[in-house]
Parts: sequence; structure tokens; C-alpha cells
Amino acid sequence: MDQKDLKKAGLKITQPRVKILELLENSSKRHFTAESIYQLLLKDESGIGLATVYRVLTQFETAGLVIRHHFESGQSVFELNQGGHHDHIVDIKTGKIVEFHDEIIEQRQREIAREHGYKLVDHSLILYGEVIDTDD
Amino acid sequence: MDQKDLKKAGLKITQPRVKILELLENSSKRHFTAESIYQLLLKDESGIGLATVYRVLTQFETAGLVIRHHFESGQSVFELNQGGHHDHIVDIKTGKIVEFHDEIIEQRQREIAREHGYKLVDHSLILYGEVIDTDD
DNA sequence: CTCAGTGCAAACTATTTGCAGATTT
DNA sequence: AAATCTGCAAATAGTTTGCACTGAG
Repeated sequence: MDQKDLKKAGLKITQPRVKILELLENSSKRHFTAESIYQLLLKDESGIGLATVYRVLTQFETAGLVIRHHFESGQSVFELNQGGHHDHIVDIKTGKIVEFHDEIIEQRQREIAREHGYKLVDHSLILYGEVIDTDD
Repeated sequence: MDQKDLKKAGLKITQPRVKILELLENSSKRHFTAESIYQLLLKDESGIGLATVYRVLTQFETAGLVIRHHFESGQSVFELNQGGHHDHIVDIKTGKIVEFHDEIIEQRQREIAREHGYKLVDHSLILYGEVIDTDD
């Protein structure tokens, strides 16, 4: 079901695009920087350049296959778009990212936008947290 | 009440710091990029360099005088910290920024963090909206 | 007078782009 | 073969830093 998505987006099925898509789908992690993807590809000796990683990710973003986040880090973070919208909790100590979805907040955001005369088009919500007690 | 804050932060009272603080306090706008502050200073022929603007803003941020936001724009946006926490609505057409505060959302964020085993330390919420009809 | 602060240019980080050669269809 | 795509190096945007000089206390 990879290549379908690429074709649908009007993108040729090339080695870099397939490799990157596979990586996004089959990795245990869900969040990547362009650099981290580049590093993973290096191990595979695919010979794919960093510029290509950026180009492919941007194309994927445009095609709606991938979502780009702007966390405080300075680097963009990319994540496969699997439909269900969610927001993120970032562990300020470890950088670990947890996903969540909350209808109360979603609903309230729409109301607030409305109250100010706006239609909510998009939003970005990131919670920064610290683990509460973990003596494992 | 300018210089007090500077002293409290252990910063010498220099022309660039005073000028920038004044600008943040007395402008009709509340949100600035480093570049926009630099441009305003240019008009005053203060001879203050862009590097200094960045240095001063970073010092102000450390001192808690200023808050730095990371909107999608790629540029950091700075705002005078006047105590009351708030979040932002960004008009996707004009870039205009509206502030709001909502206790329901604030409360819910804490609960969600808790539910996931985190203590909420900070958060970033930005709504992107489109004006609903304005035939003025 | 001393040390923090500043301007300028150079350095850096993340990302984008031009171009000639390689790939997909 | 035609058009798209890629790798590399160079370009760009935003921000930071080294250093010799300036200015606040």
C-alpha cells in the first residue's frame, strides 16, 4: 500500500521515496527529524543525500502523507499521517514524545476561535511535561 | 519601571537594552521578530546591531522579561512578559495575532498530562484561523 | 579603572536550490 | 526518448559567537 500513495500523489516510484516511506511505516518510532532519517538511510548504504530527504519529506507533506511539526528544538519533526488527529506531550528530560487526543480541548478550541470571529483552520498544541515519580 | 527590571536581572543599564525595552513597552504591537525590532531601531539611528538585538532579547528571555514563541514562520517571535499567561490565535491570511486565555483548556491540559504520568511544566497552544465574514 | 557590553564580520544550523547526470515510465 | 528525480555543492535564512573596542559603574 506504499506505492499506491506515491502514485496518487503524482510522484514517481523511486528508490529514495520508497525507502523513506518504508522507514516511516516500519520503524518502532513515529517521530523523525530529517537528519535522523538521513542517518538511518546511511546505515543501509542507500546513498541517499540529505537534500533528497528534505525534498521527499516536503513532497510527502504536500501530498498529505506526512505531517511536519515545529517543536521548540529548532528542527522540524516529521510523522506519518495515519488519519487520526492528535497532539503531543514532550518529555522535557528525555525528549520522548507521547501522543494524545482530547475532544474537550478540540471542541473548546473551535469555540474560542468562533468567539473571536475566526473559523479554526488548524492548531498546534504541545504539552511539555516531566515524569511524575518513576523509581523503576 | 524599566531600569529596575534590568538591574534586577543583573544587567547593566545600557542604551541598547533600554531602547529595546522601551520599544517593547510603548509600541502599539505586542509581538516582534528580532528583525522587526532591528528595523525599528534603524529608524532611530541608534546604531544598534542585529546581533545585539538577539543578545538582548535572549538575556531578557532568561530574565523572564520577555517570552519567545516559535510560530510556524521559522522566525522567533518575542513578546513582553506582563504576567498573565495566554495563548494565541494566528490569522492565516494576515498574520495578525490575537491573544486569549481559557481556563477550561488550561485545566484539561493538566489533567491530560497527569493521566499520562506527567506533571505539566509548560505548553504551547496556537490556533490558526480564518476570519468568518467581514464586510466592513 | 575594570569588567560587562557592543558592533562587526565570520561561523553555525537547518533547510533549500541550481545544475548535470541518473532513473522511471 | 521525455520528463522527473537525485546527488552534490553552493546558497539562503535565522541566529550565535569571537574579538577588539566602547562605555557603565
